[in-house]
Amino acid sequence: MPARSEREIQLSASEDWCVLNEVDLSQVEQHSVERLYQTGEALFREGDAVKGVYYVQSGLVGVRKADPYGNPTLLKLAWPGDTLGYRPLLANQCHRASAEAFRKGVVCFVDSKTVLQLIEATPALGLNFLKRAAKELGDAEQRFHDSVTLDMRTRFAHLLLVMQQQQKYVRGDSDGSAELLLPISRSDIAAMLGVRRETVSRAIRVLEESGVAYFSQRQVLVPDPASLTKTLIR
Amino acid sequence: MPARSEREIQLSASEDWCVLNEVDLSQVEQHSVERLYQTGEALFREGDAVKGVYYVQSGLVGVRKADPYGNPTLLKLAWPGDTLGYRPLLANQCHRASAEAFRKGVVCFVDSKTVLQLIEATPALGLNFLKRAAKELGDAEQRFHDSVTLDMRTRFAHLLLVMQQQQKYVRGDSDGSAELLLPISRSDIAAMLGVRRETVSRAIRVLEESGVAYFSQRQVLVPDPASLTKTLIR
DNA sequence: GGATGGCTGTGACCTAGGTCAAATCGGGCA
DNA sequence: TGCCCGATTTGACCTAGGTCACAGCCATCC
Repeated sequence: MPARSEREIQLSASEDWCVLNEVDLSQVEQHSVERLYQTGEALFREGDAVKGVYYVQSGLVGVRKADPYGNPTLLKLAWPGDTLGYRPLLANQCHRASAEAFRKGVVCFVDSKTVLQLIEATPALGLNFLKRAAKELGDAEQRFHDSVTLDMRTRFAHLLLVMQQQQKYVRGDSDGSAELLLPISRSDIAAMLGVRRETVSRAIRVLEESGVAYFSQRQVLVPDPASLTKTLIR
Repeated sequence: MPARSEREIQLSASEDWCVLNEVDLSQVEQHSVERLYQTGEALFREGDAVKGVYYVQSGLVGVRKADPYGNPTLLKLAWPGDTLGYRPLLANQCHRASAEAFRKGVVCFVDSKTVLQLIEATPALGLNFLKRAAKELGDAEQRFHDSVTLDMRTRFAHLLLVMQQQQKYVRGDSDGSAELLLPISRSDIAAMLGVRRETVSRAIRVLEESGVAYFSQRQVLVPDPASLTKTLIR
């Protein structure tokens, strides 16, 4: 039994790539490059031709879009285990967003040809991407609907809830209160909600005045998480 | 050589289903039901379990979402040749939007089991859906970005441009002007843009006052289509 | 320590678009 | 023809969030 590299082990643990067998995995191993990205470094930019996909091994990557006037939107965050860039590859388009390391981390690059061959050889991999795309499509449509239907305070509460549920930066306390560490800056929160920095600041003040959540730098204390949901409903 | 039904011919001409062979097509034929929908009739509703996919043969279908307070958004229009409902089927979710006939037309229903079997047997079909999902995902992200970045007038001009390019209701004149027939009501345009009916009316007035486009019921005359693009850029 | 520069919070003010209520228009129909 | 009804337009008014300008804050680097 051949030794499996760290990377192979990581890939086989991912939700998308886990369907690959030993042979396929070693093929990925051969045709992929891993690289350490520094905070702020770009993986790819909007408009670039698609050369392959990016598998996030560690760190945190943000996917942004900006209009010609520079207004940025943050479309999503990619955590370790997530794969980026498969969408434009399969849709045969250029990158329609930019990806940038939000903190130092290792990202593994697999070139297009290899990905397409793998999907050919192992349809289940394509099916996994299909399922993921289907799910993300639903989320994207929901986001559009929300951005148009809900006010920003509600969307903010929703975002906090999601970040809490990701359980990636959460600590529950015995008294039912929850503490979370936001992975991103105020500007980036604003970019996710599609509003301005200042509006986020004002929302934070309102949340604190009404006792729903307390912010200190990137730490958030939510005495009663259920009240977040209530903010949602109102 | 067996006679091919009208439906088989239609399916084999569709962008998604064209990869199916004769055998597969006759399997679809056996496991599908076609039905005439009257204007306003629902194909499925948000929250319904997914029973299968819908292939639009004729007419026009609108995909909507509404929040608990009744604010509707129109996510997209499905024209003949489009397939609806594959997203939640593949993501294994309930319907996250409702679909409704905007005008009388025939829709062919294929049950989930058959679709999944077909994808299993003909991975190319799955790949087609994957490509479509990938493309729609990109569009949805663009829409979110636009809804947050661009003002409604710009989005309206954009929508007119898209409807013109769909060439489904367009007539170009020798002098370079274009005439198009909007397939939907003002309320529905508003729902696509994520604004209120009244705001669309006001935008129409502005467009007419600035000579960019003239509206009469659902007919639109655009003397100089290039000026629409300019409206976009401003 | 002090200077520099990126974040963040605040206040004053403004505008796009929402809300509400009242016309107006067009078509179908008795 | 006159009436009714839904779709559309219009006007008056209001509010969420954008804009601009400036002031803390914190970390880093001399």
